[in-house]
Amino acid sequence: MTFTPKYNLIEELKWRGLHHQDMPGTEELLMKELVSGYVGFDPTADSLHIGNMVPIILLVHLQQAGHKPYALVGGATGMVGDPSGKKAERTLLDLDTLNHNLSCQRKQLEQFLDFDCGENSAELVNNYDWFKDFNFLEFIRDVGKHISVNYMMAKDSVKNRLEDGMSFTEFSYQLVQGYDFFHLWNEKNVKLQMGGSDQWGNIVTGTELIRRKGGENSKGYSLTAPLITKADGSKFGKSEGGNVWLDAEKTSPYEFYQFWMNTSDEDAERYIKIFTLYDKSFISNMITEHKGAPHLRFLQKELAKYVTTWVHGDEGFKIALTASEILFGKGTSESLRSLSEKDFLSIFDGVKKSEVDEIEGVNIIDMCGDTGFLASKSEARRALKENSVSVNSDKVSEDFNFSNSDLINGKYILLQRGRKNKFLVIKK
RNA sequence: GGGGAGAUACCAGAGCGGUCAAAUGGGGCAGACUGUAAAUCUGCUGUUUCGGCUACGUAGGUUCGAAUCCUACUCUCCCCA
Repeated sequence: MTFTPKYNLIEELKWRGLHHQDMPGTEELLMKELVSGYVGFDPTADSLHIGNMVPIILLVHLQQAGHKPYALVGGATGMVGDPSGKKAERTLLDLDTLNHNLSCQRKQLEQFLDFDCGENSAELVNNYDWFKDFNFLEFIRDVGKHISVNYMMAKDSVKNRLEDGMSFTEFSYQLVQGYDFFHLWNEKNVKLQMGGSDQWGNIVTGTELIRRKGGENSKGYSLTAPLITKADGSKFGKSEGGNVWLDAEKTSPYEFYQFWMNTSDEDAERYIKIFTLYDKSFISNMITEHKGAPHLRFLQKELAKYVTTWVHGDEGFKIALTASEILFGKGTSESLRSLSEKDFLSIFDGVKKSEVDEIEGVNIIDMCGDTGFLASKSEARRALKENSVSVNSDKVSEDFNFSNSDLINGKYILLQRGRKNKFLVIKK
């Protein structure tokens, strides 16, 4: 049976800016046979965030190119804790949290990959399954014997921690992850491990294990994506509220959409290649179009639309778009008031809110401070002095007092500080 | 084990008896300008019922008065062994 990939994966990843390094021979391997490759996910939280999208996208491309993707959730590795990039020892997660996180992440991973497309269907595996019955003595004899401490210490993830100290648990992490690769190679013929560039060290321990344990001609391959950066040097994937999650409960579709809308021109050009599957010529046309009229934010809109739809579906995208148009368009209090209660609520789904008993006669300063919209009354006063506070899209001053006629649909009031900070007050 | 330096607001970092809610820079927020961008400029950046109140590692003390002086404690860093 001959195999021809749909496209050259490495080449594809390179122009998209998704290629950092790979092991010699990886490209040849991908061109000549159907390769099973995997990426591991760390169950540190009960949702994946957009930082995890890059490894997911690696799997997506792997599958699109005709290869077989495995998504590994780290039921076992999560119990140990990856020291890569960490300055201090991590606290261990308890088992309930871990299991909860695993099942949440599992669901999210499922939406990106095709699990029913014949021989290159995706598969989900949990490394806890092969570690749970592996006893310690067996492990140090069968696995530990093949990797020297000197080798392990040379890894950046370990070296960086030598001064401040690290537990044996975290030190052994790379062996555990390395064994995953060996196991998948051995059991499922998985020949490739992918991940972020910070995973290079861990991945190589895996290929090393395969080489030493697997016998002659045993070889594992690796491929990493670069760390995603922002043009201004700040960390990618954070918004004001912290991480940008894929879970709609943690980051609403509106906030998610806004995150992408707010990327700078320079970043948008790079991100559209990374986070969408649009082809090369289509993307370069879009970039040209965007450069012709940058103020239209064409790239940002396309990027935000694509990724929001991918993660939250058409419905999620539509709500995010409507909300954005109302909040950032020429949103006047009239257009706010014209919304039905249902639309109003779905639009403000991602906006912080607070309930209040009485509106009539309440001063704006008390409202801002007491509802938690602003941190304190002092801050409210400051904001008002700056003329940055709006009620239902109209600027107000310090002496403003609410009355029931300010309520939208008889129960809501929209507070804003500047353009981007929004808050909903609900009358009980 | 011996010697030295230090701990200040989100971070860095000045202040060394009153004029200190604490210089300056960064960050953050807002305003102007814009494209929900970047750059730039401006303002704000403990809290308050605007009387105060709480703050300069922790606990005491000296003093009319302390971030500043003294004592003890905790922690951090550096040098020597």
